[in-house]
Amino acid sequence: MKLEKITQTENPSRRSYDDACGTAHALDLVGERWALLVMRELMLGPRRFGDLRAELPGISANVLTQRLEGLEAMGIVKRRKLPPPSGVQVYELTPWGLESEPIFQVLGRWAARSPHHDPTLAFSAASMCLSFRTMFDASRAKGLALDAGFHVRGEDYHVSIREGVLTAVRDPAEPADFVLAGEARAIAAAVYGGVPLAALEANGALALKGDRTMAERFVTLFPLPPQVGA
Amino acid sequence: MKLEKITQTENPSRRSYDDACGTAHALDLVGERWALLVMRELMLGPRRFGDLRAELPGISANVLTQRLEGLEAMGIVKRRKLPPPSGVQVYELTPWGLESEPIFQVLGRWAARSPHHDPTLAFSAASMCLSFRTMFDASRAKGLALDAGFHVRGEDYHVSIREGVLTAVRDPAEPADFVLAGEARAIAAAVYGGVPLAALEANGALALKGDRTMAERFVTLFPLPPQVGA
DNA sequence: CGGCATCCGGGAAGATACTG
DNA sequence: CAGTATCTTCCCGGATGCCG
Repeated sequence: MKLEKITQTENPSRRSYDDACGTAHALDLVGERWALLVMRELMLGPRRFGDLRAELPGISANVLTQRLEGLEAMGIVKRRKLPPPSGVQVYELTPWGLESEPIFQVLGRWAARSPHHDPTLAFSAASMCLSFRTMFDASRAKGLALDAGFHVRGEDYHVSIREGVLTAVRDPAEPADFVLAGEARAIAAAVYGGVPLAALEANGALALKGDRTMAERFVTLFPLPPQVGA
Repeated sequence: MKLEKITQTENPSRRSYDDACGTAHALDLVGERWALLVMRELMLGPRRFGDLRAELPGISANVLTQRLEGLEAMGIVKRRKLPPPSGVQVYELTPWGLESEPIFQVLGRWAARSPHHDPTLAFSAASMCLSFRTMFDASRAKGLALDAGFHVRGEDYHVSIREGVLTAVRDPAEPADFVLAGEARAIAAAVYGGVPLAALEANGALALKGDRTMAERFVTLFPLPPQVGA
């Protein structure tokens, strides 16, 4: 029973750029701190509040609440209650919210050339899958059919390559040619950092099961653009 | 005399997401308020401090100073002093900064479908030109060769269409088939709002010189995507 | 424990006045 | 014209606590 609820949703004082430009309006929608990263974590499917908190290092609970409320008010995110008995509440992107994926692609591609990029920082599994979608070079996968499994922090991800098309999804522990288990940043070290899989296995960062040849082929499919001034 | 100057520029405490994800790093680079809009105004070429201030309704001088400093530190913007006698200082994008154009394209395209978009707000001439680049539908311009001039707030813009390719630049008052003079939002009303040119001329919002048939063809070349829920 | 409200400190943004 | 100085306001981040 909310009395005196300050409905900030209907309060027009939200800082707006008041600009008809599409970019400006996009920033009104998703320009607040953390907003795009929350959406990133939802790109692979519904997530719970606690999942989001765990995957977004540094966000505080109240800010996450505010972002989810704001994104829901904008029609980008929808909250849904799973049917009993689980009954848990999850947040998911609306169809229009899902259409934001190109934003992540171009931001990622552009920022990858930054001279200030530090690839050794934390890396969520969703980021990893989206980066695969972004950086995949179909010309390197001619005639390749491959199913990769990743086990990161208790969850399974599946990446499949068929006829030059890559798809990445969460959860369905489908059969895979190989499975890599470990932190996303270790997988990234192999794919983007050129660190040999054997080295990452040797120091315990990764565990590989299955077809090693396929795994070593996989990590060559995602070339990074050259950094500026390099 | 400033004693105790807090040199925030060399202070690494700048809020960062500390995330290896490309999107997160992009937000570290250009996620601060106004940053992308400053870049937008620079996409068509160098601008002076005062130009930027005038074209960004609502930005305050100190924030603009901070953004320009930050973008320069990141290698996105460069300040340059024009040779005497003008000797004025201008800001321009670096080559890498120019490569950010796809960001504006996808943000604009995605936000154009927003149910909250209000196209009657202010609209800078740079936004207009970028929106032409973004929304241009080459399939509607088959076999069309066209040169359009726009006169907005004392400056000239030139849009040319050749063999399905649109280019938009500032300043070079090149020969054009027609010239539209008025506020950018009035031009947008014709191109995106479907308002007849004659109506905008009648109420004084626009003045048309030159080939009217070409102008009326031009405004049909930029279809908007359907809004969500419509 | 998940979701959310509240309080507080620090810092970024907004507005205005001021200077070379 | 091109910023700087200063003050206020608001947002963000962290901690705590309530409630189902």
